[in-house]
Amino acid sequence: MDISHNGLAEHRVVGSVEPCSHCVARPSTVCAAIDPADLERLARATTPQMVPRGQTFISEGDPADHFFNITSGTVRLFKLLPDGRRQITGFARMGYFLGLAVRDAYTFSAVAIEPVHLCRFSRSGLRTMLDDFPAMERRLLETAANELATAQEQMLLLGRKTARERLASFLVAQSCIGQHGMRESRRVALPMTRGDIADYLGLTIETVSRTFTKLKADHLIDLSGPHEVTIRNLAGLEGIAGGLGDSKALLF
Amino acid sequence: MDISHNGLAEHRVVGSVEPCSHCVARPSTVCAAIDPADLERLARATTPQMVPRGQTFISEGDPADHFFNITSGTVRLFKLLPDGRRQITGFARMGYFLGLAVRDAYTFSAVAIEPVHLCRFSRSGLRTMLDDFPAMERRLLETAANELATAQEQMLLLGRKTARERLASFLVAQSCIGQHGMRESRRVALPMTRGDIADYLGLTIETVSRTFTKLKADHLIDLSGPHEVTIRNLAGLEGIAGGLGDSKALLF
DNA sequence: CGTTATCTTGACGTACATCAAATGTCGTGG
DNA sequence: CCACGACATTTGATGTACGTCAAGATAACG
Repeated sequence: MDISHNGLAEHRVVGSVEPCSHCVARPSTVCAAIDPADLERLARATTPQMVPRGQTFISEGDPADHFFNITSGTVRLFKLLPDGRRQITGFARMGYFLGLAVRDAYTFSAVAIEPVHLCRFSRSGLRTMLDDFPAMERRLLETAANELATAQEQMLLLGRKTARERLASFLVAQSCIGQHGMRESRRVALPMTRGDIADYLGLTIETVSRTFTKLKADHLIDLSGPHEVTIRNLAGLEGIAGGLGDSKALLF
Repeated sequence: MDISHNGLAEHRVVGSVEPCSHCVARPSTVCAAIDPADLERLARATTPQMVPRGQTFISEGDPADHFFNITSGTVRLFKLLPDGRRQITGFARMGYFLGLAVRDAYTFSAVAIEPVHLCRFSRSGLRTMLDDFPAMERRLLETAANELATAQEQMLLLGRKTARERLASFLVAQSCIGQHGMRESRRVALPMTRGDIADYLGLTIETVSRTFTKLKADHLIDLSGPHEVTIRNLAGLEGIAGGLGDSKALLF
């Protein structure tokens, strides 16, 4: 599916062709490597776009003609087996560069789980930018290195951690996303469903749900609703996530 | 542990400071991006080194001062949990560039499982090379993208495949390493132990062993010894690896 | 505000882990 | 070269964490 011809809405910044200069996501993206003086160049290389909730905008196996920079919303990245088994490889948020794990064809699919705004690069346009701005290529390499370290951490989780450790790891990671201070008792938004969490952690919906319930019973978290968790004991969760067993020493 | 001060043997090419020009591994490494005219530069940036079987030359958590290019032998890359649970994230062979998944400290450990020859870069030396030779940085980014796609494939394996599918996937991947023609009935060397395979696939030694036995009983492979497998039915293995269930249609 | 999907909880099943012991492999030194 | 010992592998018996099936409760959306 070629995103540029499938009827997705394109939104333009009114009265300007330089959306990049006002982009709130820029500091946290690969675009931060571009000098402010060159932002017009950057703006010409990208097309801002809106993806409605539920829409697939990358399909595994399609020719990888475009790369994307998420500027708002959340994206589910996943791979499928022929019988429908699904592994979610990550959730992409503001600042995430989509298209690193690419060969000639996309090796994963991407669906917006919230309304998403993103900037689209053509493959050739990005290549030109990278050739003209080595700092951008350098930044992209750093990003890739980070992704890779994260992926290996996830392999440890999927291969060797218990359900409880997996969910604790997930919650700790999510709590680091919106760092609004307060090491204890912080609110974490979970835009994804239990099914998404299950497919990310290599579990089933039921096991995820039961494990949430147990973490709550252990006073490690509170569950306001299915999509909001309050962390009551971050240190305890971190201990479990790291595989220490839940040494009750850290619990209060 | 700083590899440059721990007594590892360093082997030098006799009568020459340009080992790179004769390096058999070069075409398959990131070094292939360097123009033959600049090989002397490359040679000065690297230190060839020998690592004996069983030796740890990267320890998770140590400052990431060096990067490595494997020129021969096999390396086990892994992460540990505090209680000793181990996840092997990959096996590095000739041509593998070690140090992509790095932050300030190494995020994994590396041990030679066979005698290994490698070329060591200092962090600063590599950075200088990458700045001077953009083609090398470009190549490294491609390598990282490939690694990432492989890592995500492994997440699918660890999160969603059965023991049988995991082992089939592993064997198919290994059979692609030494591509000496013949799509059917090819010999695959497995320098790693059953324990290594288990920790790579998120299983136990016993399950790996039992699954090998069953694949043999199903005439998909032959087991000459613990470290050599002959693939009797590659298409069948590939079907299983891909999650088709073993549709007996492909078996003969 | 009703319809539908998502989430929770319970009862039960199973693929793989654990525990245990026999067998095989390989490096080492006599 | 062969025999020993240490370790790796295989195989069997049993256990369990998590999956599957099922039903009710809650939340989301038009």
